[in-house]
Amino acid sequence: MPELPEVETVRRGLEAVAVGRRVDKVSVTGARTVRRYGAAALRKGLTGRTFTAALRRGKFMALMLDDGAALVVHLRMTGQMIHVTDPRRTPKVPHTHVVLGLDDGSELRFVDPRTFGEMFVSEVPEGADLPAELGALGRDPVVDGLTPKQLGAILAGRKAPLKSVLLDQRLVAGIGNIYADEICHRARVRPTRPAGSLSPKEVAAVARWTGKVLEEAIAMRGSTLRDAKYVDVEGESGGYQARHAVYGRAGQPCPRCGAEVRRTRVGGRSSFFCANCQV
DNA sequence: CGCATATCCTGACTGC
DNA sequence: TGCAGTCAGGATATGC
Repeated sequence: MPELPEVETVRRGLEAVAVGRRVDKVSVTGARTVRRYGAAALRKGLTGRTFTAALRRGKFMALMLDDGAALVVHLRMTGQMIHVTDPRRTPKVPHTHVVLGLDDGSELRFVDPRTFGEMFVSEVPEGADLPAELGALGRDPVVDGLTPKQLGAILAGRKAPLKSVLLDQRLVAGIGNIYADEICHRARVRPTRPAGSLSPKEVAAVARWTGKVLEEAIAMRGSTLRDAKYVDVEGESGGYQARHAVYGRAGQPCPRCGAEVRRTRVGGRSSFFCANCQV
């Protein structure tokens, strides 16, 4: 599922193929994808505009436009942004909801079977760097950094499980179910621990591993699970799934200590941890 | 207020 | 083999 490393990989791909390109044609066939402001607003906001930059905050991408607005894209569970260099010879796959025709003859196709993803155009307020819809997001550990002190302030006094706090996009932006489990494992802390109960050392470990795990996953172009729902703009899978220590590995040995990885539920989400080396 | 749970949706998988 | 049932989860609305 696209989390920060996968979205960052897509962002880099879009930076390479879309920045400097003008949108000549906007075709919307999936109303749910543009549910926030509608198809007409998307067409109006994009047609004739040129992409000037590709930004990311958390799991949101913002493709900046030359009139001061931005195309905001969220892939949610199953969204894909596919760059097609030869549209006439590339059939549209099922669940293609939005197609942007670019001035070099290529297309950006938004594909999303479960239609949780969305796209919309929004103004960037004076003095801000991103549209207002992204304003409630917390720190992005890669863009903004996340020091032990900052994480400590976020966790302090909270009784909710550590993992639930890591997943709350208003507190920390970009971590999803997979990386939350991997970060907790590297930091040797159970995802079920009340967030406020971590020692300063544990907080520091979580902060440090948050950065390291996300950077490592970006370097490997993200994680593609068996359902292959995450691919980059070229349609290529990521490689970080080979490094997963606990996620999806219930019953298999912990790579660090050999004990059996267990599965539980935290905040309604499937969660994996090693009961031997995570305290 | 803080935390938990239901909801949206399709496809892959499970088990009878 | 086939098919009904379960599960997957990001963000948001709603409930306790």
